[in-house]
Amino acid sequence: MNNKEKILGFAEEYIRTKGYHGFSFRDLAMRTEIKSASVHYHFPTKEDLVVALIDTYSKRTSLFLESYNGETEADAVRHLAKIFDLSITEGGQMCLCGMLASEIDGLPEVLKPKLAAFMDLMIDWLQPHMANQQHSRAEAVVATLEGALILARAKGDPALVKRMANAFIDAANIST
Amino acid sequence: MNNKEKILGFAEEYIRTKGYHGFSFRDLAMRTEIKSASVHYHFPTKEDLVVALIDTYSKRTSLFLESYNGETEADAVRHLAKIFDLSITEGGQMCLCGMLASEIDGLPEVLKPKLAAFMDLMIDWLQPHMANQQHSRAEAVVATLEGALILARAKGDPALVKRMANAFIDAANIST
DNA sequence: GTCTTTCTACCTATCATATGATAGATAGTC
DNA sequence: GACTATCTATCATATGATAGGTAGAAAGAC
Repeated sequence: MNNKEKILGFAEEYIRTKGYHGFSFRDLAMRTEIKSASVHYHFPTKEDLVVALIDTYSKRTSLFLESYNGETEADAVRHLAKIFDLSITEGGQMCLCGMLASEIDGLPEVLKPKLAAFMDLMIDWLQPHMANQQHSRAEAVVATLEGALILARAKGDPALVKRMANAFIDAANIST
Repeated sequence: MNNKEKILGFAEEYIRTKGYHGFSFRDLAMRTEIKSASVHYHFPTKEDLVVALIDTYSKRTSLFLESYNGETEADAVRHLAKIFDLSITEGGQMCLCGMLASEIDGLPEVLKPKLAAFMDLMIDWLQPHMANQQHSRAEAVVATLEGALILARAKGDPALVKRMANAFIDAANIST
């Protein structure tokens, strides 16, 4: 792994744990064991760096979603939930775009449409698999998973994410 | 409203839109039209300021929850959802503690137990009103609402939060 | 094959600005 | 006289970013 890839890896980790304003080029330089000017060589501005991160993150997510071969709504929910579950169980991290979306008013403008697109990526993938193909139902799953990461981190309870995915599936099968 | 209260108000707005690291004492000073040293007079450190914010925010939330006089699970969900709905429709803001929880790894240690307590405040209030008093079901509602704020901001769609509350209620009444 | 140029990925050094925080002075109130 | 809320002035450090230099690899010319 070359330094450019290392920078991307560390930057992703920083954003997903501390947010966009929670790290500096010098932090990245120290982790990568190069100088901060060399970080700027690979990514002239912080905005450039984060654009690159969101783009590869979105592509990775898209590829994973396309690898789906289940059948039921519950299968689809579990498939999407796996991304969030791994995020928290390995690394204790937020979703990159979920974190950035919460801080959205403090971000460079170019990032904003990319965050909206990422959310639509997940919702639009999920919708055809949902009961009655309800759009709001697909949104609800994504919202629940993004929120589950917040709760899991606040409470130091990584198992919460999987529990929320199951709670959603269960809620569809009990009638109150 | 005195300057101390103004500072608290502006700081809350900053955190709920840009995050803990998304504003400075000078930002607060400019908004309040005093000098940054005077902000430090009221709140010696940023940590002190945010402790005060979380405490009053938690108390406010607790008081609102206790004002509940509904009956059904759906009523309770709507009651809690009102907090989140107002947060996004007025001000376009995150939940203070939801925002901080996402950035938790970049925060002073003293804040962390307070964030966990805030989440439990909502979950523990909600649980007795839920079907079978299921704890995971109460967690799911809170997760959905916290996540709904993220989605609403990412997509610039404030109506999403109320839609998610209704989606949760509907999901309990249809059998797939 | 050797020489020269260009490119890549770093470096040192530096800048302007931002940031959290402190010391000490001052005017008005109790 | 003590207290409150502000001020001016200042600090050390952090931050994003730039200028200009260097060693080694790659590419092209002869």
